[in-house]
Amino acid sequence: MNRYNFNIVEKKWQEYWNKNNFFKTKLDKTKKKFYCLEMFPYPSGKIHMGHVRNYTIGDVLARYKKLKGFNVLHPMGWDSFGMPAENAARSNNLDPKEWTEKNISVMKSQLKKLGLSIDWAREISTCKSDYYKHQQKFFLELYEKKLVYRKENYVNWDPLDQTVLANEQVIDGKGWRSGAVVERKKLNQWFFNIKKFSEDLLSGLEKLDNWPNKVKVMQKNWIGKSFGCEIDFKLDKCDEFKEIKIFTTRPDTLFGCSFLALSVDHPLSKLFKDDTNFQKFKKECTKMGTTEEAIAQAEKLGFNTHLFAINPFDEKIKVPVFFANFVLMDYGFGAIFGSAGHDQRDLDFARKYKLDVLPVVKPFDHDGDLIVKDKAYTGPGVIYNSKFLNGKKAPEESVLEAIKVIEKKNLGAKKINFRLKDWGISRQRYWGCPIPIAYDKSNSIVKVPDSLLPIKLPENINLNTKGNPLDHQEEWKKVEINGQICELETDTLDTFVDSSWYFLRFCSPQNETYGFNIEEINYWMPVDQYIGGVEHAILHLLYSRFFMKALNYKNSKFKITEPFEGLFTQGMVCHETYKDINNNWLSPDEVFSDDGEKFFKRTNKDEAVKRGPSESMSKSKKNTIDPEEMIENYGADAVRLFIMSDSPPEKDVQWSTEGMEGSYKFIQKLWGLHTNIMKKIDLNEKDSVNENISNFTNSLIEKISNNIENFRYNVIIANFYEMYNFISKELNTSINSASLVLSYSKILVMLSPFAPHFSSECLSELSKFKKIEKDIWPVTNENYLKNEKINLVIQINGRKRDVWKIKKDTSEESIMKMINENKKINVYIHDKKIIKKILVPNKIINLIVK
RNA sequence: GGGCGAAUGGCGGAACUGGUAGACGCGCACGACUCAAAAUCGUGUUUCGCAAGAAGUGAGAGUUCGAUUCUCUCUUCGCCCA
Repeated sequence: MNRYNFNIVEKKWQEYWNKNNFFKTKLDKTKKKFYCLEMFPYPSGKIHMGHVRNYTIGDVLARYKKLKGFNVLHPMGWDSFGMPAENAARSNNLDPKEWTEKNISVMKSQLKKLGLSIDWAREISTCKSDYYKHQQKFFLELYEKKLVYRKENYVNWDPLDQTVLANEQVIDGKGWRSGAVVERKKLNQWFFNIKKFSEDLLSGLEKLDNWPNKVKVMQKNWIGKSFGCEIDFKLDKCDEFKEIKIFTTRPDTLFGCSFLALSVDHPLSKLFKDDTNFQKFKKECTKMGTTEEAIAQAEKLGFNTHLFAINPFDEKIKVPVFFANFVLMDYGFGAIFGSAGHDQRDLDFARKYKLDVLPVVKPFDHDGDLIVKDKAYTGPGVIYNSKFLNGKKAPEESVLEAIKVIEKKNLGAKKINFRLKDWGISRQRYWGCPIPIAYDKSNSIVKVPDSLLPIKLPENINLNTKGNPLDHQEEWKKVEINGQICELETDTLDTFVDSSWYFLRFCSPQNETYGFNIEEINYWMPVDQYIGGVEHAILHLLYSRFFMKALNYKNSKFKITEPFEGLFTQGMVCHETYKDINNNWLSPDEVFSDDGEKFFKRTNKDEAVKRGPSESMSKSKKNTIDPEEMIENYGADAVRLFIMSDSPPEKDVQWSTEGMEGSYKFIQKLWGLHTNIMKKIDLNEKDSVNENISNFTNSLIEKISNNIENFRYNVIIANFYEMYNFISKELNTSINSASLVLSYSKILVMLSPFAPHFSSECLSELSKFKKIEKDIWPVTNENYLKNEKINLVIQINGRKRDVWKIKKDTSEESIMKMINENKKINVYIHDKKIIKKILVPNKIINLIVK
């Protein structure tokens, strides 16, 4: 037997697909469409195993849907703006554009080696002006719709690098690069008004049946709808400010109010603008990060205004008003009331500033007063100490009752609050999409007119400047608009904006005048199956959903409200980690083992290596496996097969050399099987049906078709192993050629989404003998299912006593007759009475005897 | 602290709406081929037991003729939010 040469075969078919534009897609209204999209990669250098897994999962589905007769859109592009390019360019004195383009060309050739069914004619790259010019138009469109605005906002400021940091770039309160203590600084920033769509974004989730529940839950929590009440507190003896509006979800604890806490940015702070102590306090607050986590962990600090607010439920109760570091201006109204007995944070604050604490909720079974020391009672219970609310069940009854009273007394109103904040899109970076806005001499905002679009990034500039390099481009910044010399905005857009609409661009990637062609997106959108990592569960997916709603807003032509009909989140690729005696990470190929137990360094065979747990592959831990190397050693089909075989796609998969070799061997075995089948075919033989092989193939079609729709790809690989074992044995019996060719061709078609090169080669050889259907997914033939034999389990008192292979749909009578005549079973029943009989047709019979 | 999810042989994992637990693969053992090894092929492989048989899906209960699957309590781990 000759060995299967994947090098020749894979190259041959990749060239064939390429030459014949095999995966080129066109709008065709006579066909049902299927839009299969995997999250597009950031061109960081080379592809990694995570990409291989992501794109193989998508490719299997795309190829399967194509065989099912769908018009499949399966495109690929590059999320090519972003910091790594700028950082790499800075440290190596390169141009981000060149760096990016080089990476794209390397990664593209690597993806092609995987044999993906991608329509490369639709390739897009977000850093090219023919992409981002449309984004600039969208920006202006949203500006017109008043969904974009500019305001002063706090940012994480790295004082050393003179730059803004994203929350995830702040590690332990320090800048990830400089290590400098991060400050909060006020800067003018651009925002998308995503908050406006809070309710839509939340309710839209309910219709997304083909999304994983956990992603929907995460988005729901992120949007954070809370039901509560706004309440006006009158200020005592204060002429400048009559009242303070607060938001609370627990108005029922109002009788237990200990204090009011205000954000340092609350309008009331104007009264203290000349108070040096207050300014000092405010400055302290700005040293804190802006994340909720940072605020939660920081020590709770307050500044006493020495003003008092009057409790709306009881005018005799007056509570002190504080500024506090844990209240932010963008939650509610930047003011809360402290319910010290029933909120741990409020209690800590009250204890620190020696304020009164009055518990108003106690557990149902608690006698007498509840003593609150250092632990607030946050559970459910019954209201007391609260006059007209006494005895109400908290929170379900009491909250509604409290709101009722508040509304009746005109003290405030029911209010829905959202945790979701507006999306800050300004980045003080060079390598991003320029914002198409300029400022005139009076510093007013001027839209860049269409004729000046796109605002292209300047090229070959000095990146080694403090802060944003674009700030130093005096020539570039100057533009003339309406006869006035203006200065361009130097902030660029967050790269999440780039990825919020790229799936629209794929539908009409060459459309000149606008970001998309309406006819094309009406046909292709929404994305039927979106596939990517769960790490994008919140931001990218939420922003994309927002962007569709924003384009849809005040635009009757744009019908899409949800971009992704189905979502699948795949697990990560993991590998063991290794460290040498000095605790330096070692890569898998620096390590060897003879027994799989003890590991040693390759360069020094006496040096023992410490094995660490299996973790997701990352460059920092050096536990990566290079996909290109694997493709070179084992072939793309074997790599695809392995990455699909060991774990369900939604779970993490453990990379193993043995497993990889196993898949390689399997391809070789399949080639051996193929060779044997080809030898067995005798075209002079008369056609007839071989029941064994036809029944098997038929149930295999049934199994694989079901498993593929449910992403149970690992089970399908097992189904193919079973197929190999079965057919190999069958080949030793006399077998009819026609029957064999028919079944085998169907099997190859089903294998083709997983191992496309191998299957194409075998199918093409097979078709030299006989005409076969090689472009259509096989369907089950009901006739074969009818006369199938089934396994009937015989149970006595719920215990399995035997298994019989019998004809499908055998009647109860005949089964009972067989049982009575069977010696083995009779032992258990001959002297007993059958008191109950349970028959599950074609599965089990259970006799209860006494 | 809250929310979501998971736990099955030596390992990765199968088991459709409650109906044969351990498919399939890896590993391991033995055998064949070989001077030998690798590769390949064959047989076996949950545990206890020679066997008949019994026990068994993180622990404990419950519902049921029957539970990996449903309900409750607990333990451990993972993810997200804080």
